[in-house]
Amino acid sequence: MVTASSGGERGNVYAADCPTRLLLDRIADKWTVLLLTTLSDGPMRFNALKRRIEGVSQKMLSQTLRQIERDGLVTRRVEPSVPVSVTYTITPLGQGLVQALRPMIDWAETRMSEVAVAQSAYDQARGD
Amino acid sequence: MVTASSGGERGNVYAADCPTRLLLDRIADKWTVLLLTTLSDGPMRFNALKRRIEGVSQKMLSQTLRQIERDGLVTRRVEPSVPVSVTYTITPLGQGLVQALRPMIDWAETRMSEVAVAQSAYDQARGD
DNA sequence: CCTTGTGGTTACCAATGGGAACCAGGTGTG
DNA sequence: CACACCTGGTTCCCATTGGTAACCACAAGG
Repeated sequence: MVTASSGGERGNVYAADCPTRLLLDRIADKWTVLLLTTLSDGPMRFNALKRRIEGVSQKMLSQTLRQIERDGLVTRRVEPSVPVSVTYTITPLGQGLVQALRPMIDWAETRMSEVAVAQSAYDQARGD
Repeated sequence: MVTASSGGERGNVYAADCPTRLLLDRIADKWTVLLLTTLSDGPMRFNALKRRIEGVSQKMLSQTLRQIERDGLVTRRVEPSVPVSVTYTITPLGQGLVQALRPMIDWAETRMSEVAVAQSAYDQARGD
């Protein structure tokens, strides 16, 4: 019995072995979300991404980029210039995902203050 | 210079200290997403959630539930029945977030096969 | 000659998450 | 009566994950 609230059967995302869930585990990730939204503004190079997204380590950056490249969400283009230049470009598939992520980001931006209020109330009630 | 691709200024989610980003880091989390979508189908008790969401540990379940309770996304109701019964119910704020998460989940379900194809191609190309 | 910048990889360490034990108390079972 | 089991957790310990920093090769610039 799945009883989805809207739109009927959605596939069993709750099964640990469900491929959709495995995919969801990966895209519901902060670095993935930040990288994809950044790249949706246009192609960018490795160090540019590193500078743009504060707090991302080189390790997680290359790791996450390789992951989303494997998933077909971005392409990696190496230009054998003076110092080798690597450019990452979002794919149409990746753009589609970004569109699907927008509501979540918009929600975070607009409802953030309500969440902050709830947090204060919670902390007040417990800290008392 | 933010140059968002659609809709103008979105707030600087890229700054590490930006409250929106801190919130995004938290909601772009697999257990949070699975918990909220599950609870959007109706109130549920602790162990029911544990049984429903395969692979979640008791620790992460209670931890994530407390987190989203603090964020005002769910409410926790303790009924002092025979063995104490704890029911978690999604709030209107939480329902709003679930609505915002639907596109992402729908994307994962519909585009999953394309991602699988991309992965195979990537592995082929590298595994030679 | 030494630093800077390119795009990483690797080694080491801190923090996070999973597994299992434990808790408290009532209930069913032998 | 004793023992295990259900409720919803918490805590301990260990494995995995992620962050920090060093190192790589090579070329430009001071």
